[in-house]
Amino acid sequence: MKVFGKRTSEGSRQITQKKEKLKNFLKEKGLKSTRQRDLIASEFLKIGEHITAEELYREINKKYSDIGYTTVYRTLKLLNKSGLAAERVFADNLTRYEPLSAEDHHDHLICMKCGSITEFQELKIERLQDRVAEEFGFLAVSHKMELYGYCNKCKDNA
Amino acid sequence: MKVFGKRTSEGSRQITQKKEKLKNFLKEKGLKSTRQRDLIASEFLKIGEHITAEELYREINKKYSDIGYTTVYRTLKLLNKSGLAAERVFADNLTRYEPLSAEDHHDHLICMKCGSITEFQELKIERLQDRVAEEFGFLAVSHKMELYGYCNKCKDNA
DNA sequence: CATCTAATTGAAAATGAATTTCAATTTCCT
DNA sequence: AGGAAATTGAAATTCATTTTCAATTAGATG
Repeated sequence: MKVFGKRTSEGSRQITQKKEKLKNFLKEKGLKSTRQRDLIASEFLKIGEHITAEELYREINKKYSDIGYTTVYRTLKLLNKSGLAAERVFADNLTRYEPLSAEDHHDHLICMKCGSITEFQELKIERLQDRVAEEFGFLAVSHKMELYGYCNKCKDNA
Repeated sequence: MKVFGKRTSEGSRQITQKKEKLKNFLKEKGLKSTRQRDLIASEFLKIGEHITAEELYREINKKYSDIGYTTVYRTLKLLNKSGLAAERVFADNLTRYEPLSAEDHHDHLICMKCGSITEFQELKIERLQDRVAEEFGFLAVSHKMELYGYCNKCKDNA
């Protein structure tokens, strides 16, 4: 099994690459590079964790109080369209975003006590999923798999 | 693999049993049996499919125009609490309810074109999930797995 | 069966996250 | 530098979900 564990902030190398990719995307689509988009993308990539638009806005707002919530929201949507961010909705029904690399693709363990989100990928499960789909004559395009429970820390002191 | 396929309306036997279970739940909790609850539960169980509160309300409203949306909504919540209905949220972010039996537990194939929902259960996948959780020292309590793609009908004429 | 209390009902209002509107501002092409 | 088009931020809107509240009803008790 491929283990990712908790996300950590990406290195500056990857961040630079991703911001380059965003710039290309913008140019390609006839959109503009702006100070706001640059700062929001940087902060988002730096934080690295699954984060809501609201949470990211709060972080941004500490440093750049002139940047509004709507712009943060729209920039996350933009990052999603450009393939740099994934939109995820877990059991609390909030939309979270996470930095995404080209081939990146994984599932989640979610702690019902502390809310921590851990990532994993298990190819055996994916192969079985494909087999299940096939049995139904179903053409599988994507999937969503979440395990809810208690993380190592929380299961003990609970 | 255990195959359920699409849901179909339950037999009157099961419906009667479930309504009995609801009555017991109500009595147990000091709640009341009402005409509305009875009619809503019957219709919900008869339809059997994954359905939103809004959709069920529309059905109910055709036959019993005096029953309001709020009551349908609240009755579905009640069925959920009593263990007779599962609440599900798929990619469109709408809350759907489906009749649930005691041991019933399954995952979903969702057609991205026609929206049809098919159920399946694959014990091998579940075993692997448990193993993954274990590796992280995670205590798994429940899970959610959805495969999105195109169903047999839609994948051809698309 | 009448009474009483607490639960239920339906309409309307409130909530809250996500999205859109719009006038002012900024980007960036020429 | 000029100008068209995109962007921004605040406020407004949307839309499903949830709550409120006054009127009604269930059903336990006398």
